[in-house]
Amino acid sequence: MNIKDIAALAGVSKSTVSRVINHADNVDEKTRQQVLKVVEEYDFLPSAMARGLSSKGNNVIGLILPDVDNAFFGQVTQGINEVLLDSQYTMILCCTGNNPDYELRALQTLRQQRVKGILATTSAGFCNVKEAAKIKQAIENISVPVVLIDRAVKGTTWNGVYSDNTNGAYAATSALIEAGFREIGAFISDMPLSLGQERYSGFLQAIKDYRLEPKPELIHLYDSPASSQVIYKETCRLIEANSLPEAVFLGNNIITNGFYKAILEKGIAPGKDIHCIGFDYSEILDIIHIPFSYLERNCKLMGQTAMKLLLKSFEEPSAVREECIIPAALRLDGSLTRGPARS
Amino acid sequence: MNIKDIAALAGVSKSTVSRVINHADNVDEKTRQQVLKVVEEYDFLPSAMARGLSSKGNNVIGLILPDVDNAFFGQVTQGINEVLLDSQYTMILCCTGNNPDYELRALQTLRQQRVKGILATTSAGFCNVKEAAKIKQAIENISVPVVLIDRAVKGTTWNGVYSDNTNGAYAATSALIEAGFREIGAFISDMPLSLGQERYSGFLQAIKDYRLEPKPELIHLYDSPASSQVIYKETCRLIEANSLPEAVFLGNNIITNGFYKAILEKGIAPGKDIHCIGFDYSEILDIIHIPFSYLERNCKLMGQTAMKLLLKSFEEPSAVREECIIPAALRLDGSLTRGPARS
DNA sequence: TTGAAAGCGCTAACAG
DNA sequence: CTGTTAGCGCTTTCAA
Repeated sequence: MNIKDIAALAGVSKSTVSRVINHADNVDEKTRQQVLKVVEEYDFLPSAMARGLSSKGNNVIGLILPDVDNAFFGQVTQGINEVLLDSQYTMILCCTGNNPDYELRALQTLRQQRVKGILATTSAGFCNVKEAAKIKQAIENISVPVVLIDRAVKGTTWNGVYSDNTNGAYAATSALIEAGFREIGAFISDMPLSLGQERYSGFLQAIKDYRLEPKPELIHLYDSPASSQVIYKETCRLIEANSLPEAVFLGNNIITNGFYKAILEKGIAPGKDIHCIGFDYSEILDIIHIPFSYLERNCKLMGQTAMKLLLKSFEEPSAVREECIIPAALRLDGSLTRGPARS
Repeated sequence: MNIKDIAALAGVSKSTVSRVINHADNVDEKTRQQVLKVVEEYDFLPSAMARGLSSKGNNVIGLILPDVDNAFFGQVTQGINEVLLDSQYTMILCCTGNNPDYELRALQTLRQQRVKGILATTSAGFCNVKEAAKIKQAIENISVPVVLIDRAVKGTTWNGVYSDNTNGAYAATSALIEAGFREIGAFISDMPLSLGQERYSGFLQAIKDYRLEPKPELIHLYDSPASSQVIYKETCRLIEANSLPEAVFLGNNIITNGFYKAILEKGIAPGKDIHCIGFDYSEILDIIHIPFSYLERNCKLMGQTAMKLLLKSFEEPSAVREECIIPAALRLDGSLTRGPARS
């Protein structure tokens, strides 16, 4: 069933059918009804491929993510989808596992599909210069609007939606200091990325502003995206070496999970033996009612914002780069509210 | 940059370029190199739309899911993606939120895109007969191979990947009985679906086989997909009414989370005051080291299997329907290993 | 081994 | 308001 068949059945030309299915207004109401009747009777849906070929562009956007099996990206995707549902667009999802080769392939796929725009959390920041350049080039080659999510990429002019990493980390660290702690530790991952650098610098800045000395032995930085396993093991090691700080800033939800798993297993009481503030809420801590303070950022909102930004850049070409910073609000648990903790 | 440009640049015809990029063997090696050089120089990638139009089919599959913001579906998607990476296919993701209207729209989209196959966890089972028929019809109309995931749809002949719900629930319930409990409760959701019915009937069968009487007041059935919130509130109510059973079967991970949130909040000790076995592992309970037994099913494997089944049905038309049942293995926590607990 | 030509299903001027 | 005519960028006979 194609437009030609419908045209024949309705006794009109292909153009007229095309006009009807595209809601053109220059069609006689009677003809329109005639065509519509046939269209509905045969449940005709024009081929997106043919349409795209002849009219340029196929209303598909590409979403590139490390994985979807992570609360953060799951929620981001959910947000994107909400906006997508109100639009005419469809999404192609590509999960890269932070593997540059997979990402390059995904990018090829998106170019081949002639997507209208790209939403991406790229692994470029983790690669060596050469590979990163390849990825950037591959994105550039698609020649469509791009909105980065969560991870900025240096030396590019793409739009992006990020979190307020610096202020978030600063507020969290300040809160720990205000609560009276002096030996503040930290676990921060993704150090090659701006988000890692920013969280780290927010942390350090707070320490400095309160005239404390950072304790290098309490600060754990990771070059890759952290895994709960790694953090768990490292924390166990620290506990055994008795070198856990009094208070600690946990760089993200994955770190939080690994860290809590270790301390709970070893019988260390959070909110008493140790005080933590993490970046991102962890569902777990809600369920078990264990003291935990965290920086709340609306992940779904990040997805929505990114998608809206993309839609906007479809409408108005806009020469300026847009960056949205999603705030990270401090949610203090009872055990930490001794002092004023806003920054 | 299109095939015509490349042809001109390489001094050959479009057909020859087409042959080269499609790895046809009837091309002179010298010509092939000539063409390849230009293709690489200009980084030419043929348009999937044009290709699809002229050769039928565009190597895209559709994935329909309630949402991706749920550990189960996140892992399923991850599994699908793994297989996808080894294939030539790309996926369009549609999240429906179990809303039949959104699902119908998603199905339209997939038909418009002329996808080659469909992977779906449909909400048809939750709709009234009329809507369900519409959805089934819409899927049927796409006329491509379909593999259902987790939720079977009655009266259809589509392939599917499901869990061993009946045996899982049976094993879980038996284990509780073998451990010495007589008053076994249950929380089971999705009752309109086979998966709900099966979990319920496995539960009941175990009760009967052990010559116990089911206690209706301890059995909580839900018609919709459960939300943690609902289960949490209901559990709180039960605790206040002092009508919690000694042991309980929790129908899925969402239920588990809601249930545990309530009992932990109220100071009821799992593994002591109450014994639970849940369908699906909950990351949470791993982290907090709280007694919990569960039925482990490999969600990622479900995704992989579904995708493989789809690929297979592309290759061999196969007149027979294939259904894969992913096992649910009992993982008993220490507090429940008093008796032999296999079934 | 190669090229010419037709056509995939649609849109978009351009006439009428 | 409607139909005719050209493509969109590719694949695929069919000849040569």
